[in-house]
Amino acid sequence: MHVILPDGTNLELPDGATGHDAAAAIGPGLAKAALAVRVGDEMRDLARPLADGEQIAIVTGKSGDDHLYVMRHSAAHVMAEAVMSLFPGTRFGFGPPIEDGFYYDFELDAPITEDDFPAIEAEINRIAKAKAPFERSVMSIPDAAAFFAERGQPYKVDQVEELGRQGEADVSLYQERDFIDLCRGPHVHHTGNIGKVKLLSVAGAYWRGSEKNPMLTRVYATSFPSQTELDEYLERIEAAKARDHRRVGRDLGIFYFDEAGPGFPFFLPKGMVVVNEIQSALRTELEAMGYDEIRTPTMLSDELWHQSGHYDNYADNMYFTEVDGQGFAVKPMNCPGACLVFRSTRRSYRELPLRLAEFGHVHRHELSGVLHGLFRVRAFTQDDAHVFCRIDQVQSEVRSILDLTERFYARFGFEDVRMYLSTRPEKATGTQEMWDRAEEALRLALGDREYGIKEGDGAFYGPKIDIQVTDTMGRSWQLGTCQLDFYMPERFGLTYTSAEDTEERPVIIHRAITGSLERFIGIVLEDTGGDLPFWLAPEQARVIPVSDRHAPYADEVRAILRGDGIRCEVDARSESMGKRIRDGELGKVPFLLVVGDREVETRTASLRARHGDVEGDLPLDGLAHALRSAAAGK
RNA sequence: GCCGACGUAGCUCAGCUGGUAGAGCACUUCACUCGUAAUGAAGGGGUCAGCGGUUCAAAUCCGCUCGUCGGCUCCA
Repeated sequence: MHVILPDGTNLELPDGATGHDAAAAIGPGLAKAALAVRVGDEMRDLARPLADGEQIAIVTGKSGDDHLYVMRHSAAHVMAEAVMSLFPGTRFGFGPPIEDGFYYDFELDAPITEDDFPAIEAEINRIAKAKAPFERSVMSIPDAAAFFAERGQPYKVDQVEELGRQGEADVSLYQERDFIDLCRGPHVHHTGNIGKVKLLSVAGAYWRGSEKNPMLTRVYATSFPSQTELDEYLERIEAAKARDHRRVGRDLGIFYFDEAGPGFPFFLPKGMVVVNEIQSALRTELEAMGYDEIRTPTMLSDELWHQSGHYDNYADNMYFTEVDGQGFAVKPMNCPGACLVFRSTRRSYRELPLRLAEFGHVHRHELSGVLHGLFRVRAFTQDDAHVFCRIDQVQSEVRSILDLTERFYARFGFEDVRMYLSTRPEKATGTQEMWDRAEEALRLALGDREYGIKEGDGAFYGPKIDIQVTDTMGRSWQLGTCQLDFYMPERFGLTYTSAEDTEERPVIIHRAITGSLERFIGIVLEDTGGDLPFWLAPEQARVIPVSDRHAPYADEVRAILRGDGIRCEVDARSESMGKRIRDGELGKVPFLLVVGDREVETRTASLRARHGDVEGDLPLDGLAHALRSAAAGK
């Protein structure tokens, strides 16, 4: 047989050869340094046999991310050993490496807290110093189950049995010193090679992620090959905290939360500027694309929600009230309202596609534990639209929606856009033929774009396209969505009159570009760290008079800029200039305009751009235009 | 909702093993009138999240509730 090496060459090996054999075949130095073998995307132990034609890469201490993965996996074992020796009787769950670190789930008799971290870290370091080898062994499923049962490890037994159900005959175990754990590997050679370990936090996590199972204590930690890399990582975490949108939003006066309304954001005057600018940018696009804007009521009778199916499927997330003996529900979605608008008059095929947009403020009762700044709230504004059309119109409608979406994201500098097509799930409404046509239409609408496919991930009422962006910090966010719906038109009995004078059923395209304005603003705040682009900045320019006697001139500059549509303030406080410059910088104002004797004399203003140096004097004539050009050049 | 931690002035935080509150920033006032990231001084501001308990005495110890944070889960 042969395997394929990273450089594309083939390596001939005897049948049944393992990762060890492959490394040895390449060279004795590599065989010694080898920790694991990566087969495709899967990390494997060197002892496992390879199969013919597999693409492999030998992982050593110099393999970057692959090495980190193996090293952190081993660190997780050492952390578990440390916990075992400090807290005897602990039951162990899973302990995998994750992005940027690793965790291990424990069930303890007494809760573990961050106060215990120093002791655990000390124990880890002690074990690391011992440089104890990781030794692999193999047991049959029944033997392993009995082995862990005897050692009082019910979760390990559960996992062994699960592996048995998945058809495994044997399981592998790894032992370092007295600690032995069920594990598929791979691991570093000995406990001295786990890098510099730092425990980060504790959290609860259900066994196997199901709330029906017991809650285990999850300890998050990370490790890096060197102290320097660990320190750099910890600094990065600190830097990320500084751009947390909850902090930025408060510091800049964008929004806040009050105990009176947990999960319900208050937008402050400056935040409202941002909201309105985003909405007006969207409205400009919608107008050009032939949308009509509507507004539907926040509360509607509960009969409507029975008809829409929300009562049966979504009631846990809804707010209800009763007035005059009539039950009402606060809308968690805008679709039913839009359907009523469609149904409010007879519709002709000539009106299709009928595009109804709505900035719909919806309420959803999310669990208290999931609230998170603007990212996860209980009331938010969807930039929603419902396009009522014939199925043969879907392709062109969706295409223009996707174009619009990309165009709109570009305004915020989100250039890395990814799309995913979700296809028919097992439980689905509508005929197979309808689904086939709809999925085909979406594929054609996606056109030449690269896109991923999520097989069976569509809603029960239709296939969809999800749109993700990646921000400057490399995090990806799901924003837009474009979903077909065969179900609502059915539930609401929507029809239009065709050219042949028959009553036909339209399909609905639900679409959102930002998803939620609130969440979108949170993302933009984190992406920019508060340095909002000029067009979005609540305060676009601030005039700073050098001394009191320049204040009237500063007022004049402000009046001129405001007259030209620039949001401008004056800071004439009796503070030092340095102080007011500093406040302007901390306030993230894009342009500071200093005016003193010289500027009054020459009818100019001295420009200082955000986080920059003095850029020179600008004449008052055409100042607004000059600022806009300067902003566009950045 | 569940697990864990936390809740002291608008913000960031001190307040040791119980003896009825403090700093910096912010705010107000006064002085200074300043040339590109912090001028100085004075002052106002807290029922220590809320309720209940233990105690001669509670910010401090205990219980409950609410909220926040980190996760689980779910999602936009």
